[in-house]
Amino acid sequence: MNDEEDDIFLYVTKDKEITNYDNCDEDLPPKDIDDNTITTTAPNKHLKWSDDDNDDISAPKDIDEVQTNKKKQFSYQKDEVIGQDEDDNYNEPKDIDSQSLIDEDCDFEFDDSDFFFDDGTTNNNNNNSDNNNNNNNKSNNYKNNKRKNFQIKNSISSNNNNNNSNIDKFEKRLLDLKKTGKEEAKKRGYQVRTKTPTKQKKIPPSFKVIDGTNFLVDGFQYKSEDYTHYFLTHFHSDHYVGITKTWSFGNIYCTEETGKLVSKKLGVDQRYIITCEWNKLIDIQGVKVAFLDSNHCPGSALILFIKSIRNEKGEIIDEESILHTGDFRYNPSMNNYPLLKGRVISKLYLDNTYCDPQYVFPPQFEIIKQVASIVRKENDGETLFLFGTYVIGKERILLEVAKQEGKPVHVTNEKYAILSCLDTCLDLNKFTTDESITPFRAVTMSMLSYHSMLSLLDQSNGKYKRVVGFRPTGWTQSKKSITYLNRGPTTFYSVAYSEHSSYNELRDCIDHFRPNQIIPTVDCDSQIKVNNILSHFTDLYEKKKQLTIASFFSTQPVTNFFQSFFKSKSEPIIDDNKKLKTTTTTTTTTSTSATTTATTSSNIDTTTNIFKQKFCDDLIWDCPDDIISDKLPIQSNDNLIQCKIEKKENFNDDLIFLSDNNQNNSQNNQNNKLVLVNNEKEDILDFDDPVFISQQKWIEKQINNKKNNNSNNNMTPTKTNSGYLGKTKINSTPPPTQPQSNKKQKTTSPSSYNSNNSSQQSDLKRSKSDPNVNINQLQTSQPPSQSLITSFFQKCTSPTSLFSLTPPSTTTTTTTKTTKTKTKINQSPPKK
DNA sequence: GCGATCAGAT
DNA sequence: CACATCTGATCGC
Repeated sequence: MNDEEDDIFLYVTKDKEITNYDNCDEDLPPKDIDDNTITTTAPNKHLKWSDDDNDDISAPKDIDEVQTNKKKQFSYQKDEVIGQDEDDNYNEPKDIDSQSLIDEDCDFEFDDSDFFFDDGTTNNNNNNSDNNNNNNNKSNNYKNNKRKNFQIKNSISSNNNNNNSNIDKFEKRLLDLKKTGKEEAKKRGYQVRTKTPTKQKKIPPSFKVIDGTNFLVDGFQYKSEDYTHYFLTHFHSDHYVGITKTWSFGNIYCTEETGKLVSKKLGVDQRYIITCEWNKLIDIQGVKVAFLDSNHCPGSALILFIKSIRNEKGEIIDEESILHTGDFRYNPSMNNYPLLKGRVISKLYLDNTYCDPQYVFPPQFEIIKQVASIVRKENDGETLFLFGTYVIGKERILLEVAKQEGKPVHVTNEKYAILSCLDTCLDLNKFTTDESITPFRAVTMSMLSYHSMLSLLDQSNGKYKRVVGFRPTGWTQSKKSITYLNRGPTTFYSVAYSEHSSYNELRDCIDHFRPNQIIPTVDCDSQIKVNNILSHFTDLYEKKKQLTIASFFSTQPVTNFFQSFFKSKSEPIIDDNKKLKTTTTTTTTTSTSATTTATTSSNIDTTTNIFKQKFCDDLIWDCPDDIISDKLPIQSNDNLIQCKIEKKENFNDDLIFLSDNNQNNSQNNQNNKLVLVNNEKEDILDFDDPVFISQQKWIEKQINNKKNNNSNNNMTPTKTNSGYLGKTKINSTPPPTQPQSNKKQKTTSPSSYNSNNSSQQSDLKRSKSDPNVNINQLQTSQPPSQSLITSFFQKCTSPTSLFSLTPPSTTTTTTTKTTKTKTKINQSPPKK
């Protein structure tokens, strides 16, 4: 990726800028390095780790700066910065002989002007702040530090012969790297630095910053004056890293439980801890914030941020909801959180820990039940039970066992103190610090080794003859939810008890909330990884997109739908001259239903006309010539209007549109529903469903993004445009002056409904409607028509826009439709 | 000497 | 694997 190049480039640049090679010609590496001889003495040499093309990785230098007395050391440390090497053949740089060098107490020194990259925050701040705007941040992902670099510290004495062998090794190493050149060095991710960086501002990865604010979530290592408010989702060490007892960098917002722990365990001054009530919006610098249970561990929270969007005058015109999941295990009950219900989430910062199909595990309660039943079976009075836990987490197993067996679980004093902070969500009576009264013990995970278990057995002085340990984790090796290993008197159970969402739960979550943007927070330090994560959700968006757009815009039923829709909503004023004739169009399919001959009220005609008037400008879709015939809507019982649509031979399934036609309740949103009956299967499209709305917004956004990046799109429908308005199908071709980009693209092809039957569709259309098509393909679709579609949907979903329809002021005859269509096609894309 | 940070282990 | 630590070493004030 570019980032990679940037890093390298900066590195090199920095090297050249800073390094002072004295009189050494920079372009001419020192001879002793440049040739392949191995120098056995360090003194008085410039070591330069150079590259032939001047684009070299920076080099350690000036080894000859002597400082006799210093201890020598050569060490390497993790490099969080360089996000390169997404390619498969990245080699973990184990081959570097750093360990042996350390062991041999070897030491080298380089100039202070050398730079370092070990935390991504040093000399390349520009680069990092750019990254900060990216969804994925290649660097600083504390959960995914893989790459190492080495740093070289202190000076080496030129007179210190004791270190010659070490110097040898080091120089050999340098020569190795030199020989293989920049690419190899890059591959290995090695860089040289002189010393541990002094305190510098660390740039947080973008997923820790709430977009458009100076709020940091779980990003305490990145404290700086750039951030005014700090949020802690839950009390796990990888999330509170950076909080120390001397914290004074701003308010820490968290839940009551978490806050108590921050105070008690980390010793943070109480005045910096702002505990927030559950499920209650508070105002922080104009942003409304709420903490919602995230089902991860006691006190863990999803954090909802609601930003106000203002116009130039500073008036609030809209709001944007951002949800940060922290660590969470999705549960459908979250759908009903009052603060989330019906909310369009623009950005979802997602705990994607188990975002891979291999991670399927049963619901927690299942596992808990199974553990409890094992305990039931094994609890013979002579068996000691150990339950692996973290500082907090996994309590539900303990609680269930305690409840079932009627005995508390032993915890250490320290753990009891922690649990005491959680008394609001735990029953403390289920725990004890007296181990003599219970065979159940909460232990650290490390106690679940064979030897530890044996030694506990020993310590019991014969009270227990066997020991059973449970290790709850989502990373079970097996497809089974519980595996066990028996060894002597010990039995070790690995149970798929997870406090993160399973793959399916993640999908369910996305399917429900349909955020406009998903921002992964785990293992997302490259664009490739992010794309991979997101790819697991694209079909969720695609599915509904196709149901909606394909059904609406490639076929004519939308007209009928609107006829009924309007009829139910309003009594339009119309000019009789503009009435549509209820002419029937050709139908080539066998008419499967006699109901299609039903009567049509003039109302419907007029509303059709209104519809046409109002929307024809926007709704110029490329209706395939060979697809549709229409039937007029029919009045049926139950206040429903049914439109039976028949399709030509390449469409086997029928679509039935139902609209609640309760005129007495025109305000009722129930009207905004569409039922697709497709081969016996029903799909309901609810125009008032926030998911639906969100989806449309999301589509729009993708299109706009694409439009911005990709104004010239060479994708062109192969078909001529045709507009279908009312009862008349019009073929039109764009005038030669218009680029083809104004043509309708066929994202909306109905062939998605019968992909095996689309031989008459162009390849383009077929591919666009392929259920497996991904978001990127969508993005490459033609912006104008897609935008129109979205625009249309927004109108659909906005009752006001429908109700406020004004009668057309100019006469538009059926024939003018053709004109209009053409005109529209000739126009530049509508704004939206 | 202690807090902060880091590497390595589990 | 990688979660959520824990420990020991080093650095810096």
